[in-house]
Amino acid sequence: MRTRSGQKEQNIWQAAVREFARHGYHQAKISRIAEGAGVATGSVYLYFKNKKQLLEKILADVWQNLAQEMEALVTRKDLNAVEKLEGMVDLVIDMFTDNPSLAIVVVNEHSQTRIAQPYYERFLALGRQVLEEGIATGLLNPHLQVDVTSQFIFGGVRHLIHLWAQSPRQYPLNKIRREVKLLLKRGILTEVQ
Amino acid sequence: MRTRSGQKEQNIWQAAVREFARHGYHQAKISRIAEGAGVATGSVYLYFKNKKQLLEKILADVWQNLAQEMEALVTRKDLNAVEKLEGMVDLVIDMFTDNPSLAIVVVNEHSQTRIAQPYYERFLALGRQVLEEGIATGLLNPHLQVDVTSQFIFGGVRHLIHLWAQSPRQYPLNKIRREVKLLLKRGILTEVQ
Amino acid sequence: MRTRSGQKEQNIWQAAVREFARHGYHQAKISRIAEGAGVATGSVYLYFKNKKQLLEKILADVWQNLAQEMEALVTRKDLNAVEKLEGMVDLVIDMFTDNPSLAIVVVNEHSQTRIAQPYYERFLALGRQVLEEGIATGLLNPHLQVDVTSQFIFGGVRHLIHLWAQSPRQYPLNKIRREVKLLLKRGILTEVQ
Amino acid sequence: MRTRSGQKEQNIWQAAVREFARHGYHQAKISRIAEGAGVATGSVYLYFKNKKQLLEKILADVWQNLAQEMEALVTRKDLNAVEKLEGMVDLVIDMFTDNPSLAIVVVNEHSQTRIAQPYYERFLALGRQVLEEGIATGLLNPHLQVDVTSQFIFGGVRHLIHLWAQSPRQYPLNKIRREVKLLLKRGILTEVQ
DNA sequence: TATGAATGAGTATTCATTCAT
DNA sequence: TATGAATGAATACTCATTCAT
Repeated sequence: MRTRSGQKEQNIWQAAVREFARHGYHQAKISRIAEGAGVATGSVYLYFKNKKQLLEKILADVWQNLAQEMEALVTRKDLNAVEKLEGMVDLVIDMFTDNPSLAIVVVNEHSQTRIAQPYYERFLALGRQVLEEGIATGLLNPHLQVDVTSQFIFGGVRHLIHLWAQSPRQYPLNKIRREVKLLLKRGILTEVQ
Repeated sequence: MRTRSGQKEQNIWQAAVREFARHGYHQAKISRIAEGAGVATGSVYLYFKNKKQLLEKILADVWQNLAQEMEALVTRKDLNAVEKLEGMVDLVIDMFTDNPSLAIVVVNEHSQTRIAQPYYERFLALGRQVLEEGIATGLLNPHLQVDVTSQFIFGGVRHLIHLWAQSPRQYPLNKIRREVKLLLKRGILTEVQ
Repeated sequence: MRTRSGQKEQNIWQAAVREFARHGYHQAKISRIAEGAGVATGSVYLYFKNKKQLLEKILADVWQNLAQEMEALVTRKDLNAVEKLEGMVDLVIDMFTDNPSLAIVVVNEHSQTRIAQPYYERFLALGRQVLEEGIATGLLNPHLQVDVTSQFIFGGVRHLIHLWAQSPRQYPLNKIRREVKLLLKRGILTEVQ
Repeated sequence: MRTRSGQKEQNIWQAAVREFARHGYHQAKISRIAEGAGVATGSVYLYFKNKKQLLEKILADVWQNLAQEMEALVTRKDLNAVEKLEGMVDLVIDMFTDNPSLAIVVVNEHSQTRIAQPYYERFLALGRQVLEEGIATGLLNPHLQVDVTSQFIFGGVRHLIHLWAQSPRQYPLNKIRREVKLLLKRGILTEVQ
């Protein structure tokens, strides 16, 4: 008996990411995913219930991963809120650094992330939490609306990562990383008045 | 009396926006758009070449409109760069205020916008131009990377508008409007140093 | 605009009967039915919701037809119960005389006839009714269990028609017709004792 | 202790009968049969060439069994033709008495029985033989067409057994048994002329 | 023998687009 | 212009069968 292989599941996962990135969810073909993974079409269904669930698994994995690392970051005692926020930006950017296809999938198919997606919610909640912590400790502007602010930052970073995934030369990650941190902290105005 | 055909085209355009917003481009059905517009299925093809072009027309119209108003704003002599930036935020928000469906379509189907979309490019270029103007006049931080900065702001606003379109109560436009302007100018840090 | 044609629906109905008879419901292909009807595959779905409903329509039509003619027969005043029973046998046999394929479908796919099929139930009920009438008028053996008897006759006739449809030479309808009537009335024993 | 493999084959045979009865041949799944038999999917193929052959084996077993018992019955010297016919009815009914699933399979999948099925043919031939014997000995009506008559009886009994298998309460075997014998011998007319 | 993971052929159904009227 | 019936390409998913272990 051939034993069920975690490697095979990984191959399918990866091939699906590439296929979803290149063609989008609706134009993606299971047969092409299978081919990309080096398995037969039917084998995809041994590891994933159907096409939809395959996408959901990918998105869930990403958000779970991010939420987990965020959790660790947020609970650190040796960093203040601003440093944690910078760490969060780094986390998100690092997650996609060596998998541009994954970045494209996450951004483009984000609306498939059912709001119920608990890991995504957790991720957002941790962002708000750090903002609140910053306000409480006097580091951040107390007039900030934490929900709007966190979503604004999230949207901006998401968009930049998408641009990078499509044109890594034009939007290198380091430039993005630096610029986002600068904007976050100081805004766009001249520093000294 | 037969209605003028310009009216019929408008009806189809509007019905398509609603259909694309509700079901997304790939799940949208031409037959449902026709029904929503009160015309026969085949009639859609008298006004639009095909489904893809119908979406492209909608997106192009939006960007053309925005680019045009931006053009007028940017060339005003009575405003400085910061005031123009704030005006741009208002423009974008106002454009969608009374058509949440349109906001959803623009945000969700944005990746369908071939980069070639000239009006979209024009829109982005004007944003960069104002940033450069601000730097040149000493109002804005000279270390800003205008391309990254403008895209970051665009991404953030886009995301917030999407949230509003889905939960107008939770993310009211006025709150968004105020918060974005604040963040742009001052960042998140405590104002006094 | 091309107008929806009753003729086309008939062609599909007929082609489906042939296909179901030749290959059985589960092996029947919609594409072959369409080809047989001289229409495109998709057109089948303009007239019938799906494959299952196509079969159900055929069976319902047959039973409705039979039930209707049975109704007329049973209510005749000029025939006694035995003559009506003979008429029923004739009805069933005549229904299939010029459509052996239809006979095969009805017999083979009979289990698809959901018991709820009201026309089939009506058909059976009329059979029982005539038996009861015959008993009441003293023509038929009062010890008959009408439900078992009617089902027995129905099963026997059904089986013979199936044999005829597959080997018309070996089981000619006239022979079947004569023999069934004889058996019904007299049983198999020698007539005089 | 490993169970004897004959036992395993029997388990599969039985599980297949249940599966075919419940879902019909085409909807039956080998995997479900295997599960029902407590073996792995692949093991089914150690005992049976394929799905089709599994059904054929079941049907062949039934007919072989019946043919064999019929053979013994027909050659008895102590019974006349009518008694033998009654015995045949009993045989068929007894065969299914404690296995309604088997009855359903035999009835529903009967058309899968290629006419070539030798045991089935033998079964029919023995029926015809008894009828002829009855005619020769003056017990049965000499005008009977033995082939049509035997098939009529077979069809009627088959149908009644099917009804019993689905609704044992409504069509109890004893009632069926009694009624069929009565009808065979006397027909439906009032006994006295 | 026994397993159950792997294979891949096969098909109903949808719907954008066309076209006869 | 306007209609909506007709077209037919395109594809996710199932499951009988095989085969590596």
